Amino acid sequence: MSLHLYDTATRAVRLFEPLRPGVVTLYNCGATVQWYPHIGHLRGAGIVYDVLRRWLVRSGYEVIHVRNVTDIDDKILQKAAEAGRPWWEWATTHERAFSDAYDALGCLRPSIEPRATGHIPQIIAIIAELIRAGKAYAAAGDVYFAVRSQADYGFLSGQRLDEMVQGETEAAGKRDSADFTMWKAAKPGEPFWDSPWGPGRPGWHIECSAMAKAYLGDAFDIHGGGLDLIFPHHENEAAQSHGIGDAFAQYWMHSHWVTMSGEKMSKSLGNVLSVPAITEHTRPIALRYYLISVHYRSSIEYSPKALDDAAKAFATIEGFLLRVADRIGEIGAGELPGAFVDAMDDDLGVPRALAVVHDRVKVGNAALAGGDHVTAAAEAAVVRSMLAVLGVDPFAAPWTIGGNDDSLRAATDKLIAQLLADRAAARAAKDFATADSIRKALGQAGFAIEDTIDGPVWSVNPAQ
RNA sequence: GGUGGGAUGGCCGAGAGGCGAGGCAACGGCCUGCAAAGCCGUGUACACGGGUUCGAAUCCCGUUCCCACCUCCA
Repeated sequence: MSLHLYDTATRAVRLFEPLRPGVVTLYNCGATVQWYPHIGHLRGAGIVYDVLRRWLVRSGYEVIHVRNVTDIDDKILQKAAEAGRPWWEWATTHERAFSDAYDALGCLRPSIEPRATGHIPQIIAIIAELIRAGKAYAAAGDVYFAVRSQADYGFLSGQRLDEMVQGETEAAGKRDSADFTMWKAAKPGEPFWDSPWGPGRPGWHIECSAMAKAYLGDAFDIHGGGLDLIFPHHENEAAQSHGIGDAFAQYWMHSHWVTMSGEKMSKSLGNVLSVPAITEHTRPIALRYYLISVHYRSSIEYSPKALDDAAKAFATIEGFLLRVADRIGEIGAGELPGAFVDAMDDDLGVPRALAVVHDRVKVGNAALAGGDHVTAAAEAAVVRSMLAVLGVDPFAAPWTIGGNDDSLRAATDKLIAQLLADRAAARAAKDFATADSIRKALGQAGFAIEDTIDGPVWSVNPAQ
């Protein structure tokens, strides 16, 4: 089987075929940088598409990955004003917080991270073209998209215009309550750009139409985002781009929520958890493992217990790899098992893929326990390659293992080797009290001692 | 009202007509001087009520409850 992806537009799992052989163009909606990110953002805008990208690359594609930054909108202006800070400073601060969090969770940086404010000319050009085509109109400095002029409106969300709950506020000059703003006239004191319709700023949906077109062209392969973006954001984006005759996205992917107490994590509900809040007690790599351990189209109900269970599960995998690295040597790259490939190809079946990882760890551990270094090393290589696809290879950036610099490590090695020699002598003399006291002392200092078929080995007690 | 998605063993979570995914926890065993780690074994779960079928957690009908979107939202 080759890659199949669930496509929101057709509500079916479809065989993935890129427009250009060998190249995948991927656009996923990034953040509106009005506040700090929570782990829901990191799953829905970051990790899900990072895993997709890694899998595409591993499958042999070149991937051009665009993730935008919405750096101007009502809330940014409002919050910056409340804080007494310039809007651009406010946006930059939070954009950086997002970047730091994506990095911390091992998300590869997108090929391009365009900002909305850097694409005003492209935005104006699309709006002008839509007006010429009779699909948009200006009124009092605003420009609206005329939703009923677009025949396929609703193809993505399934919403029918006549069935929708109508908005309460009616702006002057708006012809249909479902019409949406592409250009907003500047209010006094607000930042603005000049346009044929007067000074103003872009609406949210048009930004993505413009940026996707600018970097990926009139047609591209995959457009992603969180579930809540299906309507209105993606529906409107598509309406604009289709409105100027662009084919736009061929596959629409949407990731589900992180929930708490059954409810969507969101700032407005106040039930948010930031990355730093979690990494105080759980390593970032374990958090990433937790966030990928549920299929991207299912919600994750966050709980400290579930996170902890995931961290333990990951520690089992990692422990195997560390033992092999310690006792056998550097772990190479292995071939991906067929079951792993099939799981990933089936709409990114990460949970099933992880089951394959655990199976292989088990085989490797058994080999290691029996002193079969050849098998253990081979299994470790396979495991490591699978983890790399998922972005949780503990030996790869940005994760750090051990964390000691070389000179400290060498000194520690020497010291512990001496203590272990003393312990071995005590054990040989059946002086177990002394042997145990050495092990206990090392344990209190943070070093775990284990007697294996290859002799005693030490490791730093795994810190959470 | 419209549009979608859910309810799986003690817990987390896959699967989607027959062969008990995987993880965490628990219990038993092996290994060990004792440990640790690891390995082996132990659980007949699929919201409820009907139906189809040789066979249903998986399909059909009905019921209950939950969540999301239709307004900013990953």
